[in-house]
Amino acid sequence: MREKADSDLVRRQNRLLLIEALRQHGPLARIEMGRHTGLSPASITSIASQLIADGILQEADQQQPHEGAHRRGRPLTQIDINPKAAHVVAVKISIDGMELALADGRGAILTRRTSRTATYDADPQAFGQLVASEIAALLTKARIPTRRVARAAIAVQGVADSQTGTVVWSPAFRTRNISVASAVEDRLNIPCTVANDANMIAEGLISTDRSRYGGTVAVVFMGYGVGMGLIINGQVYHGPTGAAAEFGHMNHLPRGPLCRCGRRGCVEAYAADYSLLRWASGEAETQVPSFAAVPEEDMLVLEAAARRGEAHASGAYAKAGEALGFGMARLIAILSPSRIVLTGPGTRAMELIEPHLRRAIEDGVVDELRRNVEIEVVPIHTDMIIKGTIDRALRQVDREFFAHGPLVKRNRELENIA
Amino acid sequence: MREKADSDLVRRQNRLLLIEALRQHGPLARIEMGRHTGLSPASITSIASQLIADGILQEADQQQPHEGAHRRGRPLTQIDINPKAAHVVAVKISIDGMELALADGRGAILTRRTSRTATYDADPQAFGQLVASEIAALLTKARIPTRRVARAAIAVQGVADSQTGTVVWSPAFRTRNISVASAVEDRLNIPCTVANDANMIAEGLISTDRSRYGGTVAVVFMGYGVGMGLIINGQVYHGPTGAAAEFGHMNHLPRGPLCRCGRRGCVEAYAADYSLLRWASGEAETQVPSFAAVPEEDMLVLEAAARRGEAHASGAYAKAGEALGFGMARLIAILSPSRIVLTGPGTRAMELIEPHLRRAIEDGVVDELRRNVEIEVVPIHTDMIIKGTIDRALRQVDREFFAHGPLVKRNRELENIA
DNA sequence: TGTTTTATTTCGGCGTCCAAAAAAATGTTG
DNA sequence: CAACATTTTTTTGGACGCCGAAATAAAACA
Repeated sequence: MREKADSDLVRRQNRLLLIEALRQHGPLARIEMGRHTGLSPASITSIASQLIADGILQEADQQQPHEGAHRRGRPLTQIDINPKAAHVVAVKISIDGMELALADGRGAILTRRTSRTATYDADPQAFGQLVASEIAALLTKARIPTRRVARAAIAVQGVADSQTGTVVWSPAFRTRNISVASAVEDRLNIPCTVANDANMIAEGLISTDRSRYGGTVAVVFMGYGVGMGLIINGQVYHGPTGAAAEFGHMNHLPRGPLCRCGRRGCVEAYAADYSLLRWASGEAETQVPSFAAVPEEDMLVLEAAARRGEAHASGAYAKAGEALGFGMARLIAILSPSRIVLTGPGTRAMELIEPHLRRAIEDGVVDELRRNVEIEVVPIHTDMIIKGTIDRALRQVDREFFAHGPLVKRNRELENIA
Repeated sequence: MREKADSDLVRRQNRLLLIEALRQHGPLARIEMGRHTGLSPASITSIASQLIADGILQEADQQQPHEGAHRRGRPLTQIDINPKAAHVVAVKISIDGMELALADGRGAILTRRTSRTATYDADPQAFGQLVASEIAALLTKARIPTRRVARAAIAVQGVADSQTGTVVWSPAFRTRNISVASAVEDRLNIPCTVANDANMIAEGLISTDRSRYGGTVAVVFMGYGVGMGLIINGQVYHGPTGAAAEFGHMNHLPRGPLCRCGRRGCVEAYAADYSLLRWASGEAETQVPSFAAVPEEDMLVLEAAARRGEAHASGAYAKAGEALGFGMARLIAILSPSRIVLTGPGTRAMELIEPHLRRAIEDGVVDELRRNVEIEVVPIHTDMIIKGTIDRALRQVDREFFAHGPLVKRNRELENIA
């Protein structure tokens, strides 16, 4: 059931509205916030001054080379998020190590750290501790005390259970059910979540352009594996257990090629890097795929071969395109998203894949539904996952922390007394 | 972006909370409403008295053979929804006619009407008028004036666009894009929506048991066709255009059997009544399916044959089970629902289908995801779609009408003056 | 009849929003 | 350059809706 409404809800909602307007449009004058939120100028003044008193917002440095040059009337005083209001840590776990970033309250990255460890054979008991140590080292390097970090978020390939903070299954690990978040929470006392990496790309896209990616959008990642982040009604969908959208492990054909997950016929077993190489090499479909990271050069060689028209190479891309296309057709039949975004290193070879992909979609879905979906390729840049993870962490901080304001303080005081 | 919060939102939200508590639990005393909603007794008194003044609620007939017999203290005064607060009309369109029902504010059906018209060849221009006339006839029969009807809702097989109120594509019609809702709205001045029939079953299930069906649930309908209603986070999902969840027309195998939609390999082309008959009769996969309604007796004969172990018949159910199973496996990979409900006349033969369906799911989806989903068969009863359509209409009335209260009146007055 | 118990209502206070008026800060103009 | 115009921001006072506490209501119990 919905939440009851009282003045507490009103305050939280409207504070959040203000903060989100700033996240979306950057520094804003009070009157502009009013336009974005629908609140009256009087209310904006009052809410903003409270947020400033709480240290969450601050008046922006006076600099308004606003296109309109000098207009008449009292000049705008812009307000922005106080970068020191909170810090967040983002961690991206790959098969060959992890990448960390510390960001300020505005999402600007302050410090980075990379660590090379063979995650695949890591001790599942100790792995959470390892992540915690890495975060601690990052903070030491940045000279930011732990208590200034409001949240940590971890992105990982595969199935992550956001409720328990564990990695249920990931190609980056030999073992299943690796608990990660609780070690960070216990040792560093920083709230921590674990999520799927493709979902984090989706979070990033939402921040980039809400009007474009705010409806119902599927973000398909092609590369070392095949993943998907699902945006439903403007929100990234994490299923009931926090583990959904395993597009890569959706079956394409029964009894098809063997996938890293152990099943046969998954989309990933057609379209991931290792699958393309397997097709091209002429190996059997049932050849057990390697779990080692595929070097980028190998893929570049394969792409070049396909572009030269070598049959075994271009055939691999044709198979990948068909599997992806039918997978997307099935997705469209179920959810009818308004947009499907293709991203990841695999899109480098998009022109090899696309014709087969389009044909498969045409064969696989009723015209009426197909017409309503726009398919778009967004070339990946290295930081997309880290950026998205930061965005997600900040949105959580906005909601759980910044929106609450005074009442939280009061309640805490009461709790401390008791 | 979210809605700004003000006293208007608070009132709407809390009024709705009260009404929903009553819809879910039947007549309640004020104090019980407080427990359900989290509102204080003082607020309940105030909100309830306004709702009573508005004619939306009423004190219930004193009758409390409550198990607790006679307890001490002031007795509870139960409150219930005023059945006369509003009426709704539900219309179910089938291939061979339509079924109508008039319900009161509590959802009790007052009057029914059935009309036999061959919808398939109906004039697309005139069809909306026909529906409007049927509704008018229903109201005449019930002696309820049009203005007492707050909403009409129409359920139809296939793709319905709830935004434009048209039937985009349905096996019940030869023609595409048949506008239905606007004729009702224009002629009778009753707000009207069109929706997919399986979605309406999902609506009905939500009303029946929110704790069971309130999360992320897929409701698969098997019968004349194969449909699906999708509940995501407790709400029936209608995609961006209001036309989603065409599970029946999700592809199972590329270049598979011909479907009524014109594509090949749809799940429906394996598992709908006509598909089962086609398999069993040994006709070619590419045999164009008939659009005539399949008589129930034909299906009973087929089921009996399969139960006797006749190979061509049981083989048909095996094929259906495999297609449904892989379809569900793909759905699970995308959404990881906590429950899948199978319903519709097709479930009569469930024991013939189930083993193949289960095996397909095992082959088609990673263990981790499969373990989190419960598959359940709910035998259909004739009124499920009509009931669900009424529930949906009433929920819309609650939200758009009952929740608003005094302010709406005031605004209307202002508009009338202007 | 008085006491106990439980449900409901009344009353006063509080928090938040808003409209209107006032104040602030700048540009424009004669 | 002083008065006016224009735009943003703040202040003020009123409204609305929630809540806690106290009062009232309606029964059972003793």
